[in-house]
Amino acid sequence: MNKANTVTNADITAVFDRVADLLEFTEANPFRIRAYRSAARTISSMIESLASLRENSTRTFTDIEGIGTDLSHKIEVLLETGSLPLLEELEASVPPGVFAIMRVPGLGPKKAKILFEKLHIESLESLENACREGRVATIRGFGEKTQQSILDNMAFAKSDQHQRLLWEDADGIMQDVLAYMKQSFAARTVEGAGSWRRGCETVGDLDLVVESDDPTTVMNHFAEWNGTTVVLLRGDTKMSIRGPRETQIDLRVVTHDSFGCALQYFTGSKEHNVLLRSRAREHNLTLNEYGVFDGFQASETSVPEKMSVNVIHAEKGKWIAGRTEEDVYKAIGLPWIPSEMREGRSEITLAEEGRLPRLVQLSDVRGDLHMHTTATDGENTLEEMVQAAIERKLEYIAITDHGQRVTMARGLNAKRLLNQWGEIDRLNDSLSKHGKPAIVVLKGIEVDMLEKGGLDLPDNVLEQADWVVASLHYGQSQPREKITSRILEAISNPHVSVIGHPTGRLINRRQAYDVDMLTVIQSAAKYGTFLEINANPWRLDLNDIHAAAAQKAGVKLVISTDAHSTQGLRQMRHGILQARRASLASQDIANTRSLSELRTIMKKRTRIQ
DNA sequence: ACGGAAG
DNA sequence: CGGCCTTCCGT
Ligand SMILES: Nc1nc2c(ncn2[C@H]2C[C@H](O)[C@@H](COP(=O)(O)OP(=O)(O)OP(=O)(O)O)O2)c(=O)[nH]1
Ligand SMILES: [Mg+2]
Ligand SMILES: [Mg+2]
Repeated sequence: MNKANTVTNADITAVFDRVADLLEFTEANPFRIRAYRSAARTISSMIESLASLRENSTRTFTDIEGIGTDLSHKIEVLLETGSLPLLEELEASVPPGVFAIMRVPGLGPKKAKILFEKLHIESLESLENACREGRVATIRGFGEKTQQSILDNMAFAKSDQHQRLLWEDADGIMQDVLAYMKQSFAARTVEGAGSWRRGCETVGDLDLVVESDDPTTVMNHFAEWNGTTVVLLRGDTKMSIRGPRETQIDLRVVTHDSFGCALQYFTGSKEHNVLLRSRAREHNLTLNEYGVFDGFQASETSVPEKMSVNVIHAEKGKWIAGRTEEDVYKAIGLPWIPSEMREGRSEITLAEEGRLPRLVQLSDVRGDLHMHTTATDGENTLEEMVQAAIERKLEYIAITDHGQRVTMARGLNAKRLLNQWGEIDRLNDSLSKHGKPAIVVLKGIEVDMLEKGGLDLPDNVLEQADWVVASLHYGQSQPREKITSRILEAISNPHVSVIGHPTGRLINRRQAYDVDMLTVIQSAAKYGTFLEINANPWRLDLNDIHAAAAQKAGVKLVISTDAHSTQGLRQMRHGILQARRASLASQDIANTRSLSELRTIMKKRTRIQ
């Protein structure tokens, strides 16, 4: 990020988020911090780059929600110079080690600052020493217990177990803990919530809600789970443990009448909750995890013991709703909002206007259009993949092994590819020998968009394909213009059906390559090229933001597993979650069509047989 | 009772 | 010019 024209939205987002982190430490008023956080959030959800917006535009940065003259000016500076004086000053004044210190559970910005000012602690090591020597306990606001808890949490703070889990891994743990909690006789209903329920790409911790009249028994049961390593905290209504893979699991126990509200609350997101609660307030209602109440409640009813719904119900008659999520949203004048959409972006407005889409679901999927076999880097043969697809009740699949550029996978040259297509022809023939075939197998290929432009197989081969996925595996660190033009070239190729995993990112492992997604989407719309939502839990691109933008531009999405084994076909559900987070309906997805319908919406010059 | 951290 | 409402812990 040193040249002006290389400053991306992601860079600006990172700078603003970093400024917010630093401000948190240096005192700073919460509103200012919030302003930076919210600006970062907004910018990260825009697909048009601020750089190009500045060039073209009648619009200015101040038109962007949450950005006023000050932040607008800072964006200008960032775009011009690639750096921000404020950031440099803050970095200079905040010791780098404090962020490690704030990762110790129980230590936030205030306490970290005190430790720094009173004991000059700016690293985990010096913090550990100070605790050992008993110096921490002498500070006002700290004591023996705090000191001991810091020591207890030292190993965790030092470890690198802070990474968020892939949704798939979180789901494994979630299924275990849900099944276990359901065994408790005191638990009437058990549901997973939080980012897991919203289908986020990654999950920081697991959250669950239990309906019960007997929280003590439920919490004892939770403590006795064999996945529980430590009980982190435990009160009357909530409890947290550390579970498998050092993952924190938060449990909230509520009564029957509060269950809907509690599930809504614990599902979040935080931003969605804040908007929903503000909206309740505008209607002269109060929303919390116990119910929807008439009037403003918070201040007067903060006697904790009285927070049971029964009491409020009886003595005030103010309780309006809370048993189911649907009741809760209805009480606030809204239809129920699917959990995947609850990110505090535009879902509340959509709901208000009755414009919520009917989201795509797994059972809508009729075909899978990206997968590999043993011909390249797959683990199963063509026949095995087809058999597995039949068992999954798919109506059609495309076999899309790698083209020859991917030497590591023994990518196919024209000869081997035509050979495979011959096999597919024979397979289709034998499948349709006794009438309507159980499945149709499309002759496909995953071609590579080469470093120098062009594809790794010639048009006279591709024109014989039923389905062509074009992906970019090499030269991923080229500059934005290069990458973008390679992709644009493929989009305009009449034989290319879809762009595979269009950003190349691997979650928690590898950044997306730098690409002008707005232009890619506009071009895909123009040429009728589809864009993929890759269902591999490491990829999941296009992501929710990009996929939503593509849909708005009129691009059809294809959700594909990119399976490298028969088991890989099961990953479709992850792609569906991502599509739902993008607010997509079945009609936005090409592979929810029957094969004949799919043919009618494909771009003209790709022949499909 | 309060501040801080957290959900 | 300032977004919501709550629980738990330690002092
Ligand atoms: N009203 C309100 N609800 C909150 C707040 N913070 C968290 N929540 C709710 C919404 C969250 O989705 C839910 C669970 O909190 P988590 O910290 O576990 O966040 P979440 O699961 O969304 O993301 P994660 O992947 O765990 O980081 O609690 C808050 O400040 N106000
Ligand atoms: Mg969570
Ligand atoms: Mg949580």
